[in-house]
Parts: sequence; structure tokens; C-alpha cells
Amino acid sequence: MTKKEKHKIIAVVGPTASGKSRLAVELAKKHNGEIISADSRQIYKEFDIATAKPSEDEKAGIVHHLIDIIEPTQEFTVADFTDRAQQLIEDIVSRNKLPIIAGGTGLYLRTLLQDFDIPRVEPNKELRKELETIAESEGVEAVYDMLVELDPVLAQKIHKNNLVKIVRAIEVSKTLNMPMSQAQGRKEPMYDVEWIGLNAENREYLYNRINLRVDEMIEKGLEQEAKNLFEKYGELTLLLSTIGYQEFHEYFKGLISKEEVIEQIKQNTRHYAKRQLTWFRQNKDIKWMEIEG
RNA sequence: GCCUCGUUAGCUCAGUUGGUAGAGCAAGGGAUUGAAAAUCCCUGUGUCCUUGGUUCGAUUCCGAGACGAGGCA
Repeated sequence: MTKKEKHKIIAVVGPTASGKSRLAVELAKKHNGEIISADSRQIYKEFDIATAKPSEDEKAGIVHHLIDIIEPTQEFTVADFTDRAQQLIEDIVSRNKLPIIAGGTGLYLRTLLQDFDIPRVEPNKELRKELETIAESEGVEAVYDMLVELDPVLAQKIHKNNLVKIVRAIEVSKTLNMPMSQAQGRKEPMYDVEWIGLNAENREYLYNRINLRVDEMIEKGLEQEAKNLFEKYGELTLLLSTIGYQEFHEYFKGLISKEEVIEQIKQNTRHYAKRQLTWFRQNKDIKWMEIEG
């Protein structure tokens, strides 16, 4: 019985502004590698300044995949990411190069490289809208009660206030005609991954880097970028759920000042970095590198 | 100089008819299975400005002082 050998790959992870792009490029140069970005926002075209996409200079001739490939109006989810990344890994390995995954987005990384085995059920816009309407008129509990009927096991694990997760669980359970808790599972990791994590032991230091980077984004014209996107696409959910754009939305409506926008972007980015770290800390295979000093 | 109001958690402020106090934000921790830069959960001891007095007991009442804001001269 011969077991197929798993592909070796490197994963460089860390919170926003930790410098993982640079490290990934260094490693790619050293090991003849190509980079696959695991970032739910850099995937989009035109989302440049806000997502701190690497410039051509910063890419330093290294091939970067899954950056700048989706239109802002297109949907892109974990499943799309996983499928594309898996293909890319096969392709890169077949050319005798080393795949290096660099990111950011905890759910993407865990699904591609760790143990999440996601149910294959596409989003159902109408159902979501319907359930959200019920939540608005009758309260979230009404929707939660529906989930308790469909999948009491999962309902126990999802907090009754977490509408997004409740809705998805109902969506999956209804589509498959079986409880989502039975459709989802854990799997063996598909690859032989060397995990490298970037972090600052001193949280203040990380937060300072974030604050500085936001100031740089403003200097580079983040306001104009946000303006263009809102004018071109309107109030897309995607824009309203992306740090760096969502805050400008209120500013363009005259609700808050420029100073407040900048402060909010910094604040939201700090919160985001903290949430990212919660994802990564759960992964005991990560070898951590200190970024300060 | 006089009058009024204020001084409580890192910040903004509630509150205690006298029995040592609580919200929002911040901060920290966690969850996370096709929206994930999304969504959600948990965590609040702080000379209640200082100092005298009244009281069994004062952050709460009274006096004095300090600081801040406004008003009158």
C-alpha cells in the first residue's frame, strides 16, 4: 500500500501590516517559489490602496497568484478560493516550483490547508433576504427558532444573536434537506505545510505599524480610490464590508469628518488584526517570528 | 474678587433617598465550515479630587481647599 506523498508547501501568515508579503517574496526567491495570496480582498481588481496590494516593485519578479483577478461585482467565496488554490498548487508543483501561501484570511487558510471540510452549497440570495426580513420584523430569535427545528445540534453551537451564521446554517440544511451539522466535517490536511507566523509580542508595536500604514494609504489617495469605487459600483455589500471603504461611505454622506474617517479606519484595522491573531493562535503548527526590532 | 456648575474605570458620562458603584467606547480573551476585512460571544476594584465634620458607617450630607468650565464685577 503506497500512500501518495503530500506536496510540500510553505504558508506565511500574520495579521495585517505584519510584513508577510515581504517575507513571502524572500522565501520565494530563496526556494524557487511562486506566491498564492490567501486574502479575501486583494483578490479584487481596483481594490488597491485599501488592501495594500504589493506593487510590481515589491513583487520583485516573483509570480503572485490570486491577486487582482475578480471584478468587484463578482462574488468570490472560500469555496472559489479553495478550488483555485488547489489547482494552482498542482500546477506550480508540476513545474517543480514551491507553492508559498501568504495571507491573512483565516477561514481561507483553514479550509485550504487545515481541517475544515465545507459543505458544497452555494449561497441563496433570495433565501437570505427572506430570512433577514423575518429577523427585522420578528426578531432574530424567530430565525433562530427555525434553525432549532432544522438542525438542533448546530443551533446549540451558534449563538442566538449571530444572524449571519444562523442564516447560512438554515440555507445549507434546507438545500441539502439534512442538518448542516451532518454535512460539514473535518478532513486530513491535504498538504505538508511549513507554517511561519509573523507577530509582534508587543501589541502596541503592531498597532503603531497599522496606524502608520493607514496614514500612508491616505497620502497615496485612498479617499479618491474609495470615491471612484462608490461612484462606479454604488453601495455594494463588498464595499461596505471592506475596511478603508466602508468608513468613507459615511464621510461622503456628510455624516462624519475626515479626521473621524481616518481614526475609524485605524480602529477597525486594529480590531481586524486582533481577530486574525485569534485564528492563527489556534494553529499549533505555526512557528512564530518576532517582527519587532 | 464674587456667583453658579462640574470633578466617579484609559476616555465620555450614569448612579448611590448615607451601607464602598455601572453603561457606552477603548483594551484583553474566544468562536468561526461557500458574506470571513463579515458575523457573534465573554471579561469592569476604581484613593468615587483632597481634607476636616456629622454619623455605627460618607463616594453620597455639611464646611474648607485644589483643579476645570461658564457668568458677574
